[in-house]
Amino acid sequence: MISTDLIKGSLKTIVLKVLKENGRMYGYEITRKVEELTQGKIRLTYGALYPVLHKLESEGVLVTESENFNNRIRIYYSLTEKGHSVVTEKIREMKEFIDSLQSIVNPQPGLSHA
Amino acid sequence: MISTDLIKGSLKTIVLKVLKENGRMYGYEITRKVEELTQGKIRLTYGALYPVLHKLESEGVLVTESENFNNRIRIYYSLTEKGHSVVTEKIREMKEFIDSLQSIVNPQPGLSHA
DNA sequence: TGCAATATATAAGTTACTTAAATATATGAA
DNA sequence: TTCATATATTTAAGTAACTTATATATTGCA
Repeated sequence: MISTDLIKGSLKTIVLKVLKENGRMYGYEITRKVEELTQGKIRLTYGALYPVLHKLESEGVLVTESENFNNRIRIYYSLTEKGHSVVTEKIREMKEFIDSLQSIVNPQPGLSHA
Repeated sequence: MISTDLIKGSLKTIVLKVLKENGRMYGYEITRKVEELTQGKIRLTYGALYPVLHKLESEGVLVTESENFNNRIRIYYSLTEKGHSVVTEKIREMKEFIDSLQSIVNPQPGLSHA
């Protein structure tokens, strides 16, 4: 498991990216998907996930649809048009972040023409 | 520039890794080095850096030596023995983190034998 | 009947930061 | 000479993104 400190700032981007790839998802499903993609290394807590989803909804980044499945409520989230452009920007930034971390943990001394 | 939220949890690891690579460094020099390595994308603020350095020192991860340079005080930090093993672990974790982020932003659908 | 998995919600607490302000010297430009 | 910029460190006060804990409810398996 990766320490939560490291993951902290990335939660929103992770959620949005997974939603972009998979279309309509409910909260529980999102945590599952993230665990699957990261081989269990990233586990979103519900105390973090749901408030983030609510906030993104109130910002107009996500919309919800409630459905009934097996007598359980499921709240499906999907990106709005605004959401799509937000994700695009967030992912661009995250790639830049990953590159930056790479250049710190794997510095390339011979790379002078960068 | 990368949003500070994203960088937040990585500060300690970044500082320690840069110190590991460069041996003895003073605070200001560390921020310079990180900017250089990341082409200006990651800028450590002093309000974050110095408290972290002090904390790492109090934890026995770093030791300091004060020197006078051009009538200015410079406080050099270097890793203790404990520090070296802390960095090793932190870097291992950060690589895992980077891999996890990669598998989210660049999912590889055909990679079933992972 | 009792536990694990499924599914969402939220209040209270923590902490790692940001922002801002303080201090001091050297250097180059106007 | 005076102003801005770069160098160099310190710390107080505030924020917000989380964690932890708790609550609720159904399904299915042993």
